[in-house]
Amino acid sequence: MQRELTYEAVLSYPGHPSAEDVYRVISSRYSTISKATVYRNLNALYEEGKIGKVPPMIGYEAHYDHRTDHHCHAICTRCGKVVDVDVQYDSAMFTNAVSMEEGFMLDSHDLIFEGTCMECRNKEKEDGTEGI
Amino acid sequence: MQRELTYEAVLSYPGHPSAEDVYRVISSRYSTISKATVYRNLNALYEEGKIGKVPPMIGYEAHYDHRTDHHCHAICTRCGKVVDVDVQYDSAMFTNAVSMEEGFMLDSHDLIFEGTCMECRNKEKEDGTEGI
DNA sequence: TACCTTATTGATAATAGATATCAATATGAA
DNA sequence: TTCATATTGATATCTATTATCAATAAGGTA
Repeated sequence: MQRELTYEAVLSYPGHPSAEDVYRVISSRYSTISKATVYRNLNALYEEGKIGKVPPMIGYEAHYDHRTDHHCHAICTRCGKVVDVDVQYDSAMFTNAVSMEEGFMLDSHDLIFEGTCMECRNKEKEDGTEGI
Repeated sequence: MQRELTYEAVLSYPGHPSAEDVYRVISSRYSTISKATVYRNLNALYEEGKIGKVPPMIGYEAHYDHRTDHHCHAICTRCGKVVDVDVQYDSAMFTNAVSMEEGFMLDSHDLIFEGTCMECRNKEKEDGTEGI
């Protein structure tokens, strides 16, 4: 049941919720849910292929995604917010051109962009730290 | 002084050492070094641009790199080992083609490959788990 | 050299995010 | 209803890392 709530929360979340985000949403109307359950169910849903997971970078929380197709993300290095990126390329380009350690079997790749989102840029301007 | 030891350890390490790896190397001949010092100095060296850092994925330790130029890495999803990847592409291709949230300022990108290294593939074969 | 200021260090506590444990409860088929 | 299985909440634990802070080292200046 809480699994279903978790799934719905991800689907309806505008953007890329972290486990904490999902927990907050659910517990606002189902206050007895445990954080462990949210983590557990997010993992399960991801393993089942029902939700996506943003390639998770150290120093930021893991973020989930209602999209399950392979696409790219940009992460704001200031606040950790994740946004979708639309970029067309032929992924065969990589898998063919890749050379690396003998015997390494390639499964997938992730293309991740880093930068600063508008909110954080505005915040920095206000703080007068932009010229440093 | 320990800073210098840290630097040398990264330079001479075959591959992409984690903080733990570096600590192990140094403490083998300088047993009083503190782990905090290693973490601190790895960060400092990275900030100074003297060593590189592999785009760090959650669930694995951070890995450092004697190379400081922008290049790609593959990570073994079984054991966390990092290997260099040689792949030619025009990065302008991305920065130009990228469209995302209004106002997001792009700084950099990372192209990360995931797969299984030969060691881990062999280990799985031995365990008889390869056919699952 | 003695003095002072700043930087670095080691030991340790603390943190965040996530996972493991486990008894209690729910579910669902027979 | 009964039994087996799955899910849950509460909590302890984990791992990698950072923060704290007193002690020490380094380095410039007089």
